[in-house]
Amino acid sequence: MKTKQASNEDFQSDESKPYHHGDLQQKLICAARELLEQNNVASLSLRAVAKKVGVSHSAPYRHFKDKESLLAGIAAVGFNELASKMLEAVSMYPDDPVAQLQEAGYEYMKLAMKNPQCMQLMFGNILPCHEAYPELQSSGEFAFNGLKIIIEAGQSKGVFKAGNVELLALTAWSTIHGLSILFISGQIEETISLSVDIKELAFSVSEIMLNGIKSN
Amino acid sequence: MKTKQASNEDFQSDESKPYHHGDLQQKLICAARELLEQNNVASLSLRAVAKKVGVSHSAPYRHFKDKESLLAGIAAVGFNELASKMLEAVSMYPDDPVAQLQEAGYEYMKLAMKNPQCMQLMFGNILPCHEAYPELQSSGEFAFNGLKIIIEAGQSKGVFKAGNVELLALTAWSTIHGLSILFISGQIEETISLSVDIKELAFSVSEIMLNGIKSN
DNA sequence: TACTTATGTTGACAATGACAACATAAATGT
DNA sequence: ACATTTATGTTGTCATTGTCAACATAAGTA
Repeated sequence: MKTKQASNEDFQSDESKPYHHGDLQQKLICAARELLEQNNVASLSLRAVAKKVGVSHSAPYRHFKDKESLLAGIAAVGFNELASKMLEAVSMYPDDPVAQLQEAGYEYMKLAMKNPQCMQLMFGNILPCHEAYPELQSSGEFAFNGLKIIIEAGQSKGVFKAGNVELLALTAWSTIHGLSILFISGQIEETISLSVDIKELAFSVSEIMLNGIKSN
Repeated sequence: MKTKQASNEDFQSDESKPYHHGDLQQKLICAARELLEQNNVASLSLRAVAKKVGVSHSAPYRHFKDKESLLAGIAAVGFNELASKMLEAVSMYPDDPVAQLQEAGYEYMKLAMKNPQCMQLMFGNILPCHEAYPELQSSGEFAFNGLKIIIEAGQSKGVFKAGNVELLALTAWSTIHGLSILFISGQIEETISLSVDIKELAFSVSEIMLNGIKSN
């Protein structure tokens, strides 16, 4: 029932399913991310991911030790995207730490809104300890570093309070992260009657937070 | 090994297992909360809960439509506890909104640390829409109301900025909630090298946040 | 060409959520 | 007191799922 031709170096035609898949690892992560966002992490099944990619239900086990390991892969992608956004924000407003922080916060929130389930996976205690997944650890640190760079630059320029960098960065992170989580978990729509658009919300909260961080 | 007496109206002895359980609904929630904190929400099984309580694997279905419904019950308890802490903080420092907010934040964080998995359940998009669970909705609003009361009191006394109450309350909530989540998800230990004790951390972050909220 | 390794498949198993059929207890009406 | 109804609990069953073992096939290597 399959095609007949098999070219020389293009060692697989479109229709034929080669026994060995191109790079299944990446395709699995990619497919899993899509399925994840269609529901939630609880209802993501390894078998559904395999089916979506078009391999047998056991194929993923050649690339991931278990389900959790695949989830860790997804989370790592999420952390890397977060880190990218931080760096983008810095380069978008060079020499303006306040604008950098506002932009970073807004992007953080947009990313959370775009991939809410992934966000919950990253911060939802689904992966027991990040130490078991070194890539997770490093990508997480990478993201937080972007934030610290902004804070340090602001302190150097005298626009941010002097003092413990980690503490200021953590406060900023907490505020934006909390806002994002409250939003994607439906709290803001459901328990707060606050009908502003996202961008305005992000900037309003950021501004209050910034007032606590700015030097005066 | 147990006591032997069986009084008249105390219509069941210790050893005998009566067909009808005392109040299974509450016992199930209680047992589920314990099991939940021993691992995470993903690995909480309805059958394990039933076994812990000592009933058959199907008994829970007489009290909860499905597993999700039991989870909603647990989450509601969590929201109510949160609301209680808010009110306690208010009554602990009457006429001092700043101290109220600090105390509330600290208690919020302590509660999160004590029941991290429950917290993730409450805010982790495991329950699709809170609208399906009215008690969840109301208990969530109840908790947020406690916060708003503090903010409003502070505004009346002139210690907090005038303006949109919801926005200030949301900012405070976001900050403390974010800090709590970052902490219980292991980010602070793993990606930040910040070795302060919890109380100090909570108060430090709260103080920065308060600087953005206070009138000057 | 033969051997080894990487990758994918099929078949099995236990655990789980969910439901149906049945059992028993409590409540209610007469 | 008795019969009927309702609430509550049990046993048995099924489909789904994560995981593993045994096997199949492709690719790399000596």
